[in-house]
Amino acid sequence: MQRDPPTGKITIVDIARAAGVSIKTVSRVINQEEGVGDETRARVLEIVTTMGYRPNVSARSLSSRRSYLIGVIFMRVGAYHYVGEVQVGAMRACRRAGYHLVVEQVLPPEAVGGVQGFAEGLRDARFDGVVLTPPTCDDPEVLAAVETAGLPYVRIAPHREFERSPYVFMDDRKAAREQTLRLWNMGHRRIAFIDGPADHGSATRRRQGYIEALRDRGVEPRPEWIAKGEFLSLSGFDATERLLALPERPTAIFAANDEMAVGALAAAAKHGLSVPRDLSVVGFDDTPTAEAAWPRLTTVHQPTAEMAEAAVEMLIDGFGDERLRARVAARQLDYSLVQRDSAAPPLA
Amino acid sequence: MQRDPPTGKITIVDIARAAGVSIKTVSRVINQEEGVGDETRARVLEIVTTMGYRPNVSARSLSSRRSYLIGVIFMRVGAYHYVGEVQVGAMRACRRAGYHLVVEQVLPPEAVGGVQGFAEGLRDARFDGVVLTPPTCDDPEVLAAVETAGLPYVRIAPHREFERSPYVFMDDRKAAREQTLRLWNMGHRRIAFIDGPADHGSATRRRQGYIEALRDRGVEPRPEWIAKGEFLSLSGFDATERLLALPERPTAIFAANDEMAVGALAAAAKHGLSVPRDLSVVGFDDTPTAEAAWPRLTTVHQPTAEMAEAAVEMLIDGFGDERLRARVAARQLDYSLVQRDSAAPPLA
DNA sequence: TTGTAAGCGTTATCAA
DNA sequence: TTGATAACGCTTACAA
Repeated sequence: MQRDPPTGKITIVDIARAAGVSIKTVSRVINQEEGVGDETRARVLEIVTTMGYRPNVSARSLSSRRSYLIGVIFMRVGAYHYVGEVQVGAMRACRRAGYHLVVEQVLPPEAVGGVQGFAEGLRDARFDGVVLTPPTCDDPEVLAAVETAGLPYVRIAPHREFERSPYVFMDDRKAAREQTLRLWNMGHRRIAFIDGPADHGSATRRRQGYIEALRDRGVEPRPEWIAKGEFLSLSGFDATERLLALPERPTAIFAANDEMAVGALAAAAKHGLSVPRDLSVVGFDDTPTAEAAWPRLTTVHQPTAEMAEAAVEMLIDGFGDERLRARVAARQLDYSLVQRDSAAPPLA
Repeated sequence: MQRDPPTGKITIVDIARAAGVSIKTVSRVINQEEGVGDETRARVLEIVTTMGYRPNVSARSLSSRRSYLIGVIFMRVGAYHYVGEVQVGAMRACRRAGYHLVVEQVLPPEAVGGVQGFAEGLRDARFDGVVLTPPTCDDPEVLAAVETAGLPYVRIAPHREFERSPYVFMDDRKAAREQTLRLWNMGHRRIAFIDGPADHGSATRRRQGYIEALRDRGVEPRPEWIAKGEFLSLSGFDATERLLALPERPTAIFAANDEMAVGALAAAAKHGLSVPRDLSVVGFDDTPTAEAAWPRLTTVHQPTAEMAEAAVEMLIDGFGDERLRARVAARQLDYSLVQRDSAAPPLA
């Protein structure tokens, strides 16, 4: 059943006239406010549908001070699979609530007018609220800009100042611990770890989980088992070369992210080691890389989209209620272990 | 030099009062309209800066019917590196012109209310225009929805109906031709091609370029040298296994995208072939995958961000000028060959 | 339960 | 070159 093609010029006045009520009543119905007779409501709703009326967002924004726009702030939009996942989740939540998602980028510090330009954009964009992704969620200048603009915000996976705003997170440490124990339970005893950048909170937490797991099993992880990495595949390659050169070669390598795990895979191939037969390699994040790698990577799934979805939900829920805004809330989401083909019991 | 912290409540009226002019004059200055005395203009501008005035976008939209919002439409936001690149470029152009970028997703056909939900979102969002990315740029329903909404739009890399709207593109065929010739000039004579999905226009064009190059050199490409692929790494792996099983094994493989090239790399490793010594592998697109692969992939750089940037520019330029909107324009961008480590002259 | 009137902060119209 | 004043389409007091 097709409705009439919308002319695009129907306003609240037209609806009011057609329904024989005041525009305020129509407004009440549109906004699902209380205090409208059932019969009136039904009649108005019917006419709204028939005439294909859609409220004018600009007019609504002007008088209500709401833009129905939510911003997601990234540092490097081009670099990460992460960005796509965040947007998918955020858009789901936005769509449900009638909001739209605006992508905003804080240019990295090396760019001219980075935070400055961002702050200006923030001011005209009239967001109802913003979601901050790592690493912007821990950038003092960005936080200051957002707070100065008086915008409600929710952070995704922040590393610091947890009391400063609502946020969503997952337990990286516990996940890394389980990932390590999985290798242990397969029979691995020489398990190496490829670390991420020092300033990266999640890398730190993952390392802690790795160490914790080994200690739990009564093993003090040797310093040479923890190889420095930079979250890039090449650094995973190099780290693996160093690990494979150790007198007591590890039988399993746990890379702090999938990309480095792929580098480890390449290094193994170079040394003629078949994965997982001669060496087990596991990653973290469950990016498409993990599925695309050969062999497919055993890893930990980080619920990125769901975290973003939750962040937007928290934001929108907070709009109505001033008290919510004051109270710092945190929402934790669950990871899950993903079993693929790159890990197996050691040979010997 | 710090300016006063903006109170966030300064309106055009405040500026007019402070400058001793009417609000219309201020409006003229803000919008860079003609017909304002130099002196007046300077005074107003000065006060605008001093007081840190920013026009209210909602009010402006309401009266001018412009939202300063541009939508980018994707089908699968999560899946492609492509999405990030498009956004980077689109944001650059938006920022320059004072626009903001809204991400919109057409849910794939299998999802309930896919195009329907999209069309509704389109109506309230009040975009000034939208950019359509593949494959939405060739989806009849999406095109119909956008046109029904009366929105100006520019398509990126469409496959069909080139007269239907302005678009930006690059010459996939010529690029593939050059990529093939590069292998040829290294000395390769048995060059195989891993094809993409049949309905994917760029895959088709790349295959054509491959065929063309060989014919140029007087070689009729054998059917068994063209292996079916799906643009996914696994399909690249499988295709390569089939190619390596041929009686006359190819010395070089040209995959229609980087992801399949990575699959080819894996298959080579499985068969104990060292790349590029025993086998050359080249890709297409220059995604991060290409840089992350081992060895790093020789490929073709597709200027995705620049294409999106151009698309947004075309859109914005068209706003002012009705004639521009009527005229179908196309803008071509250049690819470039990227030389990395996965291709070398054949051994024999 | 419903309605009237006054904004919201711009741009557009038309006159000076 | 400038300026009153009326839209723009809605929400929010405040009444009834």
